[in-house]
Amino acid sequence: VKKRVSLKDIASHLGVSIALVSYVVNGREKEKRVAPDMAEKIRKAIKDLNYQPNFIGKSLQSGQTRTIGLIVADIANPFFSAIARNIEEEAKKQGYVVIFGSSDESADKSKNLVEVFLNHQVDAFIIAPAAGTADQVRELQNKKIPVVLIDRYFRDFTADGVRIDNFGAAENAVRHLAGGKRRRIAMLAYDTDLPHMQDRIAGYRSALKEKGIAFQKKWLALASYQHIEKDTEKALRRLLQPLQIDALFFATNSLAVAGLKKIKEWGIRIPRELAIVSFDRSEAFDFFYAPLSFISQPLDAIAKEAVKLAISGIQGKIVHKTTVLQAKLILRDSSK
Amino acid sequence: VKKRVSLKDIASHLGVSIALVSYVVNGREKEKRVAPDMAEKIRKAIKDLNYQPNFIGKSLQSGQTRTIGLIVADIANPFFSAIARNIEEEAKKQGYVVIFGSSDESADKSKNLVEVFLNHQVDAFIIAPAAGTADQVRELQNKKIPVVLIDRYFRDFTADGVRIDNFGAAENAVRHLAGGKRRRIAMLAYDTDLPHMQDRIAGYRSALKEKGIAFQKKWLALASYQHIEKDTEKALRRLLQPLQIDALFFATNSLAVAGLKKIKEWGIRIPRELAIVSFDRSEAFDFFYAPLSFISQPLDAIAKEAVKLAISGIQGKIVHKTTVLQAKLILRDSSK
DNA sequence: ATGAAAGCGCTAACAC
DNA sequence: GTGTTAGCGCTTTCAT
Repeated sequence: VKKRVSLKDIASHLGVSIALVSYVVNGREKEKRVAPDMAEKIRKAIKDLNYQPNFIGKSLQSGQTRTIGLIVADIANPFFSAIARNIEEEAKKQGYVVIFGSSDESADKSKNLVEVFLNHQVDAFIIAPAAGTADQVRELQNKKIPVVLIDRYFRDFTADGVRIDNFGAAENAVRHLAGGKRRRIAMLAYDTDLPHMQDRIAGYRSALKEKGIAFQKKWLALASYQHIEKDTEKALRRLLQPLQIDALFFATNSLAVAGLKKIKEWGIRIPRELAIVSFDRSEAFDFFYAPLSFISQPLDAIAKEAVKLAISGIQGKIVHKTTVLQAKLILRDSSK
Repeated sequence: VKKRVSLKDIASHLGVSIALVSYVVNGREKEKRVAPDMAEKIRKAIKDLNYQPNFIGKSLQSGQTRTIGLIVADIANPFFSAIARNIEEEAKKQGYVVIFGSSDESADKSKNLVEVFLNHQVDAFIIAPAAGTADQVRELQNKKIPVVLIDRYFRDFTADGVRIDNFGAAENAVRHLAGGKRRRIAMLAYDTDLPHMQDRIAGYRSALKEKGIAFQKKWLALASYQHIEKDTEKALRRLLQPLQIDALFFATNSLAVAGLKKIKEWGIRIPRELAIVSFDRSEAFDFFYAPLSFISQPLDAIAKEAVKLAISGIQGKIVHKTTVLQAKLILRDSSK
C-alpha cells in the first residue's frame, strides 16, 4: 500500500528543495537556471520513484482543474454521444478531461448539473442548453466561466457557440422534398421555443414559400420531448390516417425514429405514398426498407470547434463568437 | 467579477474562526457543540454570501474527489452510452461525478486514460476492459484504487465486477434458433480472447451440442474490432454466398449491424432463408423488415450495481465480488 | 463553545 | 543555482 510520491518525497530523498524538483518536473529547468547535473539527478529520481504529479494540489494553487463540463439532453442519444466522443477526444489531446451529465431537456436538472460541475471547479462548460436555461448560461458568463453552446443557442444574448445553419439545412431539405410533384409537405418538430428548432421550422416554411406552396397550419406537427411517442402518434395520425400529405420532414432523428415506427405500423409506402427526410443520422435509417435521406451534421467539426472555443475562453480570450457550420443533405431512397 | 466566497470570507465577515464555519457547513454543529445562535448566524451568512464549498480544497485534504472514472470501448456505441447514462445518473444520486474516456479496444489508449484519470485523482474506476488490460487493472488494485469491471472480466484474477451470464444467454439464444428445423447455425463473434466473448461462443457450442448438432469450424466467423466492416463482409460471404447455413447468431449489436448491411445487400430473406438473433439491442433492429430477436441486457441494473460496488470500494469495503445478472431473450420476426 | 495552527501538494515570489 | 516561505480552501487536532 505505497502512498503516492509527492514533490516533497523526491526533494527529501535527494536532499534538495521542493522548488527545484518542481522546476524540473515542469520542464522549466533552463528558465530557472537549474544546474544541468542537478536536473539530471532529479529526472532520475522522478523516474525511480515513479513520481506522478497530483493535479489536485496544482488545481488548488492555480484555480484550474483541466476539466471541462459537458451537459447535453441525453448522453444515450446517438447524436449527443457521437458529439461527446469527439469532444472527449479533442479535449484529451489538449490535456483536458470531460465530465458529463444529461439534462433530459429539464431546466432544473440542468441547473443542478451546473451547480455540481461548478463545485467540481470545471474550467469551462460545453452545453447543449435545454429550454429555459438562458439564465444559467448568463450566470456562468457573469462568473467569467467560459461556456460554449452547441447545437442550440439563445436569441437574446451572445455567447461562444457552435452550431449549424439550421434554417438553411431545413430549407434545403424541404426544397428537395418539393422538387418533384409533391406539394403537401408536413413537418414534425419538437414543441419548444429553442431557436434552433424554430429556425428549422422557419427554413421549412421558407422552402414552401419559395416553391409556391401555401403553408397549412395542420402540416406543422409538434411533439414534446417528454412524451415523444404518444405525441408523435397523435400528431401523425391526423396527417397520415388517412393520408393527407405526400412528404414529411422530421426535425430530429428521435422524432424520425418515433415517426417511422408508426409509419411502418400503418403500412404507409415510402417513398411512393410519402417522401421522407430527417434531420441527423441514425443507424436505424439504414435499415428501413427505404433508407432515409437525412441532414448530416459535421459532428466532429462541431466538437473540435467547441473544445477550441472552450479552451480559448479558459485562456482568457473570451470572444463570444458563434461558429456556424454547414450541414450536408444526404439523399437516399426515402425521398426519391 | 466576484471571487468565489470561501470559508475564510465568511469567518472574517462574521469575525469568527474558520473552524466554526466549517462545522456548520458540514452540519456537524451538534457534534461540535456550536452555540445555537452562533450556528444560526453562520447559516445566515452562508446564505447571504452564497457560499459554495470548494471541492478542490476538500479533495486535497481528504484525498477524495468524488469523481468516478469510466472507461468503455466507445462512448458513441449505444450499448456503452446507455450504460454511461445510467452510471451518470446513479453516481449523481450518490454525490459523485463521472469522467469518461473511450479506449477503442486498445490497451494503449486504455493505459493512457487510466493514467490521466489517476492524475485527476478519481476515487474509483468503472471499466469495460479491452483485451490486454489485465495488468492495468491489477495495478490499480495494487494501488488500492477501487475498480469495477463491467461487461467484460478476466479469468485469471478476481475483481469487483458486474456482468451478465454470457454463456447462458448465448446458449439460450442458440437453443431457440435450433428449436425448429434449422440445423446449420453459424455465429459471428469478435476475434478476441476476452472471456465474455469466449463465453458467448462456448454457450453457442453448448446449445449446438445439446441439440445434437455437430459444430463445424467454418460456422464460427470472426471479425476484428478495428476492421469490423471488412472482416464481417469477408466472413459472412463465405457463409452466405452461396447460403451454407440457415441460422446466424451475432455476438454483439455492432456485429449485427455490420452483418445486416451485407444481408440486406445480398438480398437474403429473413427469416425464411436465415433466422437471426443478436446480442444486445439496437434501434436499427426495429426497422429491419424482419425486426431482430435479441438478447436484452439489464443495462440499468448493471450500471446501478457497478456504481454501488465502486462506492463500496471507496468506502473501504473491497469485496472483489462479481455480480452476474440474467439477460432476457426478446423474440421477434427475425427468428420465427 | 471557540480559536489557532498544521498540513494536504503544489507554485511562485523572494532571499541568499 | 538553490532554498525558504506563503498561500490556494479545507479539515482536524489541540489549546483555551
